[in-house]
Order: sequence, then C-alpha cells, then structure tokens
Amino acid sequence: MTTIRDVAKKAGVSVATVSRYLNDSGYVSGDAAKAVAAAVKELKYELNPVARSLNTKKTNLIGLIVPDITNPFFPELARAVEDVALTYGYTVILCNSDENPEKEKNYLETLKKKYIDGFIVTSNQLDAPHYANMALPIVALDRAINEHIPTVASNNREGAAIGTRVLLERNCKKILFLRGPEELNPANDRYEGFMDAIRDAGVDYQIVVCPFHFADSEKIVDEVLREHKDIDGIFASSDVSAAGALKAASKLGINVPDELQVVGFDGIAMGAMLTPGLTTVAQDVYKMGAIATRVLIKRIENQVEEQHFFEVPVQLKIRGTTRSVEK
Amino acid sequence: MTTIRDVAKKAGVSVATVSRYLNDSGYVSGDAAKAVAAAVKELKYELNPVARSLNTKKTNLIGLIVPDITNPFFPELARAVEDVALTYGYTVILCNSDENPEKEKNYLETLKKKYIDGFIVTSNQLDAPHYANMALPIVALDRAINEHIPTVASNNREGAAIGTRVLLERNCKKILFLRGPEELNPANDRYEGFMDAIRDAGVDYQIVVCPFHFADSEKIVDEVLREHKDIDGIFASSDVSAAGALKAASKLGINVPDELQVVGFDGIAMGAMLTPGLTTVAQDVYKMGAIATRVLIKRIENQVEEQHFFEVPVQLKIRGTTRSVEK
DNA sequence: ATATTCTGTGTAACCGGTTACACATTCGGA
DNA sequence: TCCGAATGTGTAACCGGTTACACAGAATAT
Repeated sequence: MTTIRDVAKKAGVSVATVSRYLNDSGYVSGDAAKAVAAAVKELKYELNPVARSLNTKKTNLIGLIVPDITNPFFPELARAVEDVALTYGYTVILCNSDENPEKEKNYLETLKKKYIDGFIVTSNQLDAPHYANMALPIVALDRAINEHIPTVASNNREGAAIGTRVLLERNCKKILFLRGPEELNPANDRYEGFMDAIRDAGVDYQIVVCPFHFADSEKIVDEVLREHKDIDGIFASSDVSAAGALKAASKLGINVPDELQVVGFDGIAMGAMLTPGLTTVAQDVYKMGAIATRVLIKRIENQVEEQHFFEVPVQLKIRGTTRSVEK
Repeated sequence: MTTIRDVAKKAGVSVATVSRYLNDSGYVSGDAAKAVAAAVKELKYELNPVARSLNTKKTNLIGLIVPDITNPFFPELARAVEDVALTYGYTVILCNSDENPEKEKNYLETLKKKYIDGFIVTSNQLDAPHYANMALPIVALDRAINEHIPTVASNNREGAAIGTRVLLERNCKKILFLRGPEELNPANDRYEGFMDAIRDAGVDYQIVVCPFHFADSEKIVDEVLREHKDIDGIFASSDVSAAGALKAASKLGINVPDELQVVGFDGIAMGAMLTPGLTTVAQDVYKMGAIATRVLIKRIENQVEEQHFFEVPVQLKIRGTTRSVEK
C-alpha cells in the first residue's frame, strides 16, 4: 500500500505539502502541485479514508434510522437518501429501530463512536435525552418536531382535508375515518385535517383508531362495516389500512366504488396495483428524503441554513376506489 | 476524550496491557485485569473504533448491494441482513446499484478503501473482473453463481414447477407463462421449472417475456389476453408481474379465478393485499438474507465453511386467484 | 542443577493521514 | 529603503489504537 510518505518522497516534497495539495488547503506552488500530481499518478496513490477520519473525525457516512424498512413507506425514502447522499460523496448506513428507544439509542451511540457525520431519523422519540445530547447534525423526517432539529414533513393536515373532500364531493353521506395511532404526530395531523373538512360538512361520520397494518385494519373495518351498513365512504390514514378496508369490503360483498368509496393516504406503489386502483393522497416521499439529505449535508458541512421546517406538498391521485364527480 | 493511555496511567500499567485486556489477547494477570477494569470504569473509557480500524483494517461494517431497495423484494432482505448483522455486532451499508456495473464497482472500491469487512450482493455482474479481484469476503444472493463466491438462493426451478402444477391441477387448458428477463439467472431457473412441469402435461401453453414491472406487465398481458381468449391460467415469474396480469384481466372484464387463474412467484406482502389474494410461490426472503449474513460473517471471521451453495425452500401460498381443486 | 517453556509486562514502532508552528522568500506599500 | 503581509514549505506532534519484540520471573522437564 502506498502512503502519503511514499508520494512525498517521490515528488521531492514533504508530507505536509502533499496533504495540502490533496486537500486543496493552504499554499502549494504550481511546481509542487505538478510534482505531487505526477507522483500520485505514477504510484497510483489512493488516500486512506480511515486514517483521515482518525484526524478529522469525519467519515462521509450518514445514518438513516427508520422504524422498519419493510414498511412500504420507507424503501422509497431510503432510495432518495441514498441517491442524494451518493451525489455528495456520502454513504448511507441503514438502521431499523422498530420504534424501540433502546435500539435507537444504541445505534446513535455506536455510530457516533465511529465518527458518523449525521443522522436522518424517523422516530417518535426525538425529545428523548439521547437526542438532545447528541451534538451531531440530525434531520427529522415525517415525525416529531423539535425546535432544535430541522424537520421535513408532508402537509399532513391539509392533505387529509383534501382527501376528505374527495369523499364529500362524491356525495358520501356517512364517512368512516380510520385514524392512525395516537402517538404518531402525522397521524394526529391527518386527524385534524379530517376534522377541518368534515366539521361543517353536515355529513355523518365515525372515527376508529386503526394501526397502519393490513390485517389489523381488515379486521377492524370488517367489524365496523357489519355494524354500520350505512357507511358509504372510508378515509384511511394510510394506504395500507385502506387496503385492509378494501379487503374487508370485498369479503362482505360490498362493491367499491358503487356502494362504498375509499381514499387512502401515502401514495405507495401498491395503491396502483390494487383493483380497483386506490384513490389516495400521495406524499412525495422521494422528495422528502432528498430534501432531508440535502439539509443534513449542509449542516454537516457547516453551511448555515436558518430554515427549520420543510413542508412537502401532497398530491391527490384519483383512481378507481372513488367515483367520478357527479354534476 | 479519554484514551487508552489515560487508562494505562490510571491503572498503573502499560498501554499494551490495557489493549491486551480489552481484546482478551495475550497474557494479562488477574491483578492487572482488575486494575484496568477499574480504571476503565472510573474514566468511563470507550474504545475508539476508528483508531482500531486503522490498525486492524476491520470496521464491523458490511455492504448490502441491491439493484433497487424500492423493488418490493428487497426491503425484507435488507431487514434480515440488518437484524442478523446487529446480532453479531455489524452494521449495514445500503447500496443501490440499479444493475449498473459502474455503480457497483464504484461502491465496491470506495467501501473497500474504508476497510469495510465484506459484501452481500444481488447482482448479475458477479463474474465481472472487479469481483474477482476483490480479495474481500462476498456472498451472493439470489442471482448468479460463481464457484468462488458462496451463494444463497431459492430452489427456483422446483418452485416454478410447483407453481405450474397448481394451475394444471386446477384444470387449466391453456397456460400463459410470463417469463422473466433472460439475463436473470433466477428467471431462467423458473423457466426451466415451468418447462419441467408443463412438458408432458398435455396442455397448451404460451411463453412471453415480461419484465418484473407492474405497468409493463399489465400492458403485455392485456395484449396477449385480447389476442388469445382461450388462456385460462397465467403463471407469472414474479408477484409484481402477476399483479399486472390481474389488473389487465380486470380491465378486460375477465373474472379471476372463474375464467382465469393466476399464480405468482416471490411472496411479497402485497400479494395478500390484492383482491382476490394472489396465489403464489413464496420465497423465504428473510431466511435468505439471514443465511447470507451468517455465511458472510463466518467468512469475515475466518471460520472455515466448506459449503458453497445454500438453497432455501420455497413455500406455496394458495389464495384467491386460484380455485379450489375439483375432485 | 540446568535448560526450556510459560506467563506477564513494557517500550516503541506502526497504522496513514492532518496540521500547528517555525522559517524563508517574495512582493506591495509607505 | 524598510516593513508587514502574502506565499510557500518542512518538521514533528498528533489522532487513538495494536503489536512485534525484548526482557524477566516462575514453572516444568531432564
């Protein structure tokens, strides 16, 4: 393995000059630069990033902490993070937290020791002490907002209002809202948005808490639909629970969209694959990931950025689980 | 930051003794061990992994190279890899290759410089020179087999035969096989398996090449079904293309499973969410990832392991896109 | 009793970079 | 002409560990 000292010797300069040349820092004369460049080329020298990291305490590594990459919301996020990171010369470490604070903390600490440069985090624990004491750049995604930590999120509230209006405009008379877990910020924002739209609509509605989980949702919706035959619209706080609702309806022989219209939230790829295709309020997940990564890297590289909250607009995708609007 | 020298001073021993104690290597007397342990505790000493890596050229980092984490096959794989890696104290770096040899090569080289310990790779380029010269532990997943690289894969051929027989047993008279891309090994194995089962079945069949992509599949199947109204069974080489087929059938007003039965391959979560639920030959993706990770770590830690090929059995999941067997 | 091996420890080089600081020259301005 | 600033370079300490090697005393073998 050829080292910086080999290069220095070959080029007839000191290691300091070689290092300055390589990092484009301090003064290096044209002659010296040329000599070093030649030596580097001839010796096929490649800088050892680990040795550099030991000094600089930087690694060009960023951590992505998600609850579970298996949840269809996150792969696209991961993809965006990785794409943008690569552009800036960073590499991504994937961490599944299972929403478990211990696991999160463990990752945070282990990787910090390894001189990781920063984290992108999807977590509900952002106010926990291990985040406060991190002293490492962090960007929060989708979840909790903390005044010290920049956050990227969809306009969940407005999106939910939009989704609800889709059902109202299509003459739903009794709407079931599948509210997400109460400990999830975005789920609560969506609840607010639903209320914004339904409050003065003069339409009957019902709210049921339902995890973002297919089988659970199917079961819950099945029970509700059996009990309340007059429900003719469902707004689900996630596409996965919307899929569960569709399954339940299908098993009960309820025709979608003729007897029951369904709107989801998220915009995961699966929505288009269902039959009928799922009408949904789509988040621009890729964009969220890309923004979060850029913001993080800016922080890592000490470029000031006063903006703290980044809202990514949501996009309505009308597909087959809702009818066309009657005039 | 407290260093090993601080600990040595506090414990009244040399840094070598401390290092030996920490690594459980060489001789350390009971007294010395006790003194060091006390000093470590008192000073809250934590070893610096970067400094260690500079010497050992090991980092407890492994790379996971997948074509695209967004493809529903891979998140579960990634999850398995991460879970098992964590168990052994390793961390996972996620790399999307887009099947692009340049990108792959780039990741391989960049991370090798960072002293990454090994790779788990899903790639068709495994015979490319940059793999041969790696001199780093690698385990291949799902794709190409190379005699130097341990491989973990499903029994694709047998699985495809099983899937085909599902249609045969249910009296399909004309079967459409959606063959996967010809440059993909597993797709070819599935083709062989289909042929194994269909060859002497005395049933009409047709083969169409179809990428593992929803919209493309929908389009292709739509065309084929329009042309050949007598097709009453489809075996798709992937669940995603099966979903496309279902969509096409639905748009053409063909009832599944009464007029047309469909079987997929992969077992991704989406299959259960479709209506009707997709009958499929499920791969145990999690297990594949787990095995691959264990094999890789064994190699990294120089534990010999003569076995080179690990086959993971496939599991048939009968759901609603096929009828019950007539007696 | 002597040779050999095992146990235990410390010194210092090494992994491969970065950078503070000292020093020398050159140049522009007063 | 003199001085301070700008330019350019090298030495050596430093980042925080690991480990080869030398050495010493105790245990075992002959």
